[in-house]
Amino acid sequence: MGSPPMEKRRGGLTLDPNPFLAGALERKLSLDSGSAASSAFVFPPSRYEERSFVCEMDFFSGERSGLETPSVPSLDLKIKKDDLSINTGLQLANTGSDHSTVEEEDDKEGKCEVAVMEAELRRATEENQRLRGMLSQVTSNYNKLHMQIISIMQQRSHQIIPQIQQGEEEDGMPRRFTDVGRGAEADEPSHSSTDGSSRDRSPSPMNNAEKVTIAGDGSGVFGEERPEKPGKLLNFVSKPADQAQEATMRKARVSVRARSEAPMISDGCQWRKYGQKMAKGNPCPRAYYRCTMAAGCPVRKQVQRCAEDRSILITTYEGNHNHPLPPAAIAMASTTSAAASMLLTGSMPSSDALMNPSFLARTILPCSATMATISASAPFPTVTLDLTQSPNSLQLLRPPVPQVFGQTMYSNQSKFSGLQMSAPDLEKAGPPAARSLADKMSAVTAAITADPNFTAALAAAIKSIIGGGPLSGGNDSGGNDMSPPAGWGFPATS
DNA sequence: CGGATTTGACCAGCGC
DNA sequence: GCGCTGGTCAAATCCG
Repeated sequence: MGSPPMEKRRGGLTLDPNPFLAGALERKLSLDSGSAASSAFVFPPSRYEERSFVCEMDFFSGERSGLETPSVPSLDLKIKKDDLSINTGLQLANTGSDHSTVEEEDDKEGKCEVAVMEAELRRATEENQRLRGMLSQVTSNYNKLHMQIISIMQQRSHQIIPQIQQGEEEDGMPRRFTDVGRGAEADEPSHSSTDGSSRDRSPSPMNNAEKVTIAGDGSGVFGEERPEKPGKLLNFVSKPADQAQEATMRKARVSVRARSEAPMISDGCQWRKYGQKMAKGNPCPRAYYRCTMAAGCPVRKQVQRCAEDRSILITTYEGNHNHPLPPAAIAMASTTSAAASMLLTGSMPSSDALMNPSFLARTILPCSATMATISASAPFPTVTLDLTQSPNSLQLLRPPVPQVFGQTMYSNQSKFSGLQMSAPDLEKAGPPAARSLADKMSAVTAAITADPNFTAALAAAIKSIIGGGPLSGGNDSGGNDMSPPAGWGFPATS
């Protein structure tokens, strides 16, 4: 009477006896009748600190109601982060039944539970170790790449000046990005010196955009208003170089593919539509927006649905904000700005970055080897972030994307063709490190899938590595003060 | 009424 | 030179 059959208590759990735990439990699970017993097991400080979870096992489930005297309703197993202990609270009702029977059954039950706990802990330990290793690797890779970026940008700042000043055209070699810069420079006189029939575009934000100042050391002027005289902030970059950088920055683009039924993804900024065109090869019109958070902000974006999958919204950003951004907008601005910076870096002749798209992709989004691609083709160098590809990857970037599902990449990217590579290509072509990183990220996402409870913490950790905050969707992020990590080096970014 | 959107026109770049 | 295309402008219109 009183005690249910053991098989019900075990609940079909597999056992994996552990002498340490089992012995401890046998020792501690000596129950006093009519009282609640609580046992604590202190584990050696180790990897359990990463996790804190509660495992509740109800051995009676639906049958509990049929019992007159539920002797062991539940076992509450807790692994705490702080004291690294496991507490088992075994609640016993005063049933008046034979205590020794209860003890025996509870001993057996305890062994079962210990085994289950031990198996779970072992799994959690392995998972934790794996994830920590991945995180450290990602962090390490990020730091290495970041140092490379800084070095390259500094080198470029020194090298591009004499090239531009000498008019570096004698070699005839195509320099995609510097050509873009020169092209934009060439546009300048055409705007001002065209015949009277041409419109006076002087008040156009375009011209303002071309005055964006880039700090000479590559560090951003984040949050600062653009000075009236471009170049005031420059230490050693001459005006021509500055203009070339400006033009390139303005032309560099970041394309974000995301599934959304909304006409436009929310990125925290205010936009005003200034045009709409039917683009060739796509029945869906392309809308043109410009940032209206500050007068003269050069940032523009194009929004267009994918021709082959209209649930995919393709948003292409161009330029850097010249005004402070709300927290909700910082993440997206940081991403686009970082992409522009990387493409600017790629403008350096013989740049490894230009020749190695995976380098750029991993630099911009260190964990996104399967998400980011680079197109250095004319007319504009473009980074494409595909947020439709991997639901797991998207957990890291979920805020701006209401819904995401697995999707084949780049179904309609003819406009941004060129060096663009699909994720598999990227992994094939990249050095072993690239493949390794991709593998690690796959493992990370798999681990996240395996343990949804761990998603938030890991996502936050990786997000902090990626770019200092969620790619927030403005209205749905709830506000996040995270700033881009120091040293991102966003040129002229607000 | 002021701001946002729509929409036709204009312009520049590019390829043939 | 011409046509095509992408990008932008600005007047007209819409909307809160």
